[in-house]
Amino acid sequence: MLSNPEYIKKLRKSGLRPTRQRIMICEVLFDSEKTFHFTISDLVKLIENKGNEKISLATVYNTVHAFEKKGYLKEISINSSQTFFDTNTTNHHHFFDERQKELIDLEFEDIDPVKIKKTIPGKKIKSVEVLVKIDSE
Amino acid sequence: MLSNPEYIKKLRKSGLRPTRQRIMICEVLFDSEKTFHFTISDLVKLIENKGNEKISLATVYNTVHAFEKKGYLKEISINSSQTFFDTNTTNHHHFFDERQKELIDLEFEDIDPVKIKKTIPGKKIKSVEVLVKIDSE
DNA sequence: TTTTTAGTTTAAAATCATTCTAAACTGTTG
DNA sequence: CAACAGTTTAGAATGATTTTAAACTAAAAA
Repeated sequence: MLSNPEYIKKLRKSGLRPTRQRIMICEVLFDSEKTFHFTISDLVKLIENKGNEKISLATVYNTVHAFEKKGYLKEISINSSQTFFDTNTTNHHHFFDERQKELIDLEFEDIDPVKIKKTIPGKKIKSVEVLVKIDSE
Repeated sequence: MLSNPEYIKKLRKSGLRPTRQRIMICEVLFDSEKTFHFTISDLVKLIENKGNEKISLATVYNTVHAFEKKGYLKEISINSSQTFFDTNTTNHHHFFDERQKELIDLEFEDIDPVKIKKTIPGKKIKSVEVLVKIDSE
């Protein structure tokens, strides 16, 4: 867990001004030990619960996208009405419970490495994402 | 390639009334040898190009969802502003070229079977989808 | 056949996540 | 402290998708 001065340092290093809003979003996203998945509206609720101050929805979007671009968040590829993000930026995959619209991590040891044998001329692989959809038995 | 009477038969068997609109959409989607990927707006264009008659956008959505539910189409999990569908309903995976917003099939032999070692109590796996994002080198 | 029915189509309105706008605000640099 | 570039903001705009409710039509019943 980083304390504020560290978030400030980290933001500056990334070329992002350490504004009140960004620091607060850092606290909400990165203070906890465990990583987690969230949608923008989840994040808005977390910010409201913190209660310190309101942050405009546009800023929440801006910040999440800025953090994603810097590699501090990962967007997860699911067809859902809302976009999911992950504070776990390491290489891993997901279960998606379509009933509860909930993501669950698949750790490194839960799945064998996926080897892609086909190549596309002039293109290189940016990411390999496995999504395992699950439902009640 | 099925001729109309066959689409009519197939629709009836599926519990879907063989309306002009559904038959036309069958022709557009299933007449060709090759399977393909499309968005709703792609499909609308294909229908327009056929020129026979207009189909309301709501009907295009209804029909695509009806066909998906019956297993004649598959929705592909990508985070894109538009939803992609696939006329290839067999088990296979995809490249997604984020630059051109284009999907490319990964055939059975292009990827090893993905084995998931983790289980979630009370849940069963409905599908395993691999999405390989690619970009220019 | 005609009538009845339940399923379908439709245009237009509504929804909803996300992006845009342009004005006000605020870190940073000199 | 002044000046600038980067940020935040409320509200408007966008755009894919869904809903609505009325008109239509295929299929079943009479």
